[in-house]
Amino acid sequence: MTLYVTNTLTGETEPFEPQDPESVLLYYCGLTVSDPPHLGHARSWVHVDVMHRWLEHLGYEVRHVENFTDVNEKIVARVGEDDLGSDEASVAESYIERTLADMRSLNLLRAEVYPRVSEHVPEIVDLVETLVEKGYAYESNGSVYFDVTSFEEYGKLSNQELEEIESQGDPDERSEKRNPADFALWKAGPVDESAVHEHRHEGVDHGDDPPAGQTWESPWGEGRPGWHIECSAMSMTHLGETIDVHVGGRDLVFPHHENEIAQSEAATGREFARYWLHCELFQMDDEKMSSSLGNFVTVEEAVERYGTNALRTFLTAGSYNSTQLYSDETIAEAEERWDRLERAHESAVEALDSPAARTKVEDDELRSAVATAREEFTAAMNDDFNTREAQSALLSIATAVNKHLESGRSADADSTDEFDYRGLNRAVEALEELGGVLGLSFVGETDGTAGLAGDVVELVLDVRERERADGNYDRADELRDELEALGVEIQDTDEGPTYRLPSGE
RNA sequence: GCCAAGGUGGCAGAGUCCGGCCGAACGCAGCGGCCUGCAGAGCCGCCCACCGCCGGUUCAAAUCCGGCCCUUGGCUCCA
Repeated sequence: MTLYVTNTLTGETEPFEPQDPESVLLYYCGLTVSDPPHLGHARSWVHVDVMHRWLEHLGYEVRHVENFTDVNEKIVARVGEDDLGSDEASVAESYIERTLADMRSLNLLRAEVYPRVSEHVPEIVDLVETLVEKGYAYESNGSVYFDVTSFEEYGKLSNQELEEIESQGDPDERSEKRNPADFALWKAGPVDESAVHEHRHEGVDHGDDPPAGQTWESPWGEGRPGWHIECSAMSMTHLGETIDVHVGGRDLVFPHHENEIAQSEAATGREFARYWLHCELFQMDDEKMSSSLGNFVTVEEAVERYGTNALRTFLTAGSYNSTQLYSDETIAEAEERWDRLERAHESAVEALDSPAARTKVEDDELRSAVATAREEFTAAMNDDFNTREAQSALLSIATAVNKHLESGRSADADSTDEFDYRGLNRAVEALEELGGVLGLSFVGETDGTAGLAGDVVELVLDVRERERADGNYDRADELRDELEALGVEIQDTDEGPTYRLPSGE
């Protein structure tokens, strides 16, 4: 079965064929490390992670590169805030640390490298020089601009005509630029103070010192790299002139990715990226979620609040390329779905480990449901990474397991239950393997019955069982309510009570 | 204004590229039943959609074509 992806460049869903049939060169436009990562970033990360995992599942070696933009006015604007650091580099460093920690907490596969702009200035300068030499860029007052009229295909990604783009240019900048749509490859002089001030948080005292932004030597004098050139330089440095997949947020299509294409293809004369995939954004009840609007939930808070698995279930609850509604309801719903998966997994494992699991019992319904679910999952993922469909395949395994356990459970207490060992085993394998593609992990997180907390809960449950045996249901219910108030989930079954500790305990 | 995406049940959200299996998936909520001391979980059944509007093509359209209305996003830093 072939993987199909929707390419922003063509607007079509196309069969995916990397240059090398064995490996995939994937570049993800990472973030500017000037604020704590929020759920919107997490959504894109998780989708890229799922792409990465699925490509590996299909047998490709995935060369995944993800940059950190550590040179930016917004970062300079944070200098002096809290304990972030006293210059641009150290502020960036603290946010990079935090970002990497957030990524780990989301169970993201590591990229091959996380290149930073500050480490690639020589490559950037080389690239800009090439563009100047080839006549695609020009120097003006120590800055270098890309001449958009020199690149015939300018606008092909965002599907816009140059005239239209020109009319949107900022008139204030016209003096230095030949065309209002030209964009900076290299910016002369020290960091732009007005830009820095614009991004400062209110009520923070930064003193009178000029902003501590880094500058580098260049053939055009002291200066800083422009925003777009970095990704071209880093992508080419680490993955070569033509990569297979370039992923980023929908909000980067124009101007960022459009400019990357122009400068890269102008410089090399070759195609820059073969497939452009764009992750859609979150939609809040009334507006989008974004750093600039400040209406976001940080990744740290979200992981803390919902746990990695429920959060990933939520983040993959829609296709990467359609907008997703963020609300208490949609999150709660995802939590329910994850719980359902986890409970089914748990009870399947319990049944497997019990003597009731027989090697000679066969439930065709269970087995074929698992096989069908595998097919559906694969078809869904191959269809442009349709994670929502993939989830529903996973859930159908949960239903099949529950159904099987229900039917194998014997009606009267004297005779024993009978479960299909092999069938259940396949179901568990499928849940773990396919769930793993979505980055869901059935081990560890909430399966906490060990430790002191577990012992204490068991003690309380013993007491409660005695109360129940004596018919003191009021007292028994009281104990259950109290445990539940602490986040411990109690469930009475034929084999006695079971419990689950809150995640993180 | 230009560009893009989208309008499917109470919510959310697939299906639209490759027309029929779609009176429409999965999940949540709701209702009835089984189970249970009760609750939860689970199981069974039910409820709610002629798929924005109008017209066309076709034996057949949520799916193709044309027009219209509306929503969201991008065009300034942004995943």
